[in-house]
Amino acid sequence: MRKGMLEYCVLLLLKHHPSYASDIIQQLKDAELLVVEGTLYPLLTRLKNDGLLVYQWQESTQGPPRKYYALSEEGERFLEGIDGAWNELAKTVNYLKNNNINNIEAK
Amino acid sequence: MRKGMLEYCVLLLLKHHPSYASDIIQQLKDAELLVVEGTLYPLLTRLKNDGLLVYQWQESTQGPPRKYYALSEEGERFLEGIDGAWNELAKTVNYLKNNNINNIEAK
DNA sequence: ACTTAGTACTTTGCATTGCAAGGTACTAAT
DNA sequence: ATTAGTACCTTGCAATGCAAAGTACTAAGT
Repeated sequence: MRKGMLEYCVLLLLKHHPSYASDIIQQLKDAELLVVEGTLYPLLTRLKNDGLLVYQWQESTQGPPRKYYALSEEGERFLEGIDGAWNELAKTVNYLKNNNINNIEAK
Repeated sequence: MRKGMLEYCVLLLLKHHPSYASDIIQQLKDAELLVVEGTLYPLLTRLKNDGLLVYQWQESTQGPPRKYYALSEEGERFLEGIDGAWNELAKTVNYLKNNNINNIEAK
């Protein structure tokens, strides 16, 4: 079910808060959405190749340098589009649920 | 984005309203969710093989007979589980959105 | 100096899902 | 008999999620 939602969630996260991969995983975990490295890294690379994200290497006080990702302008526009799609989807699900309720009442 | 959501939507549709494939496609279209045959038929077959759906042939006044699908008991229990997952997901998205708003305010 | 542990990034191969395209079969109307 | 309409099904490809294994840098202990 979460398929395809990760992209949306990651873009939401990055919108006002540039982060690196391990940090993103932790934040999504806090939001009760489990993601693993093998899923996230290819996703970030794809979004970058599509021009939706940009990144910047940044040194860390402990450990190797980190790749901080942020939304590009195109990424922000794209996110607005997904926001619309998400609202449509939520509306559709509610419509189907209510439809069922109506069917019960109609019996 | 709709990936994985179709299963949920189809189960919702069938919960109180047994339907055949072409009818399901039309209903989802009315709910503004486009699905095509090549997607739906394999999905229905899979759900049936998983024991979530049952079907029944029914003659049509015009055209070939139709396969009316309905939820099995296991399917109903399964749907309740997805309902929970959907609520979690919606909650997560809202959480991420609000998080961003808070970040703006914090600036 | 060498090893170990911790952090972070990356790649490979597989399973699942969505879809375009093409195919089969039954009925009704011309 | 042919055509149009409806309905079901299959095949092959692309995209996505994930487990697992691999690379590389830093810091701490020996």
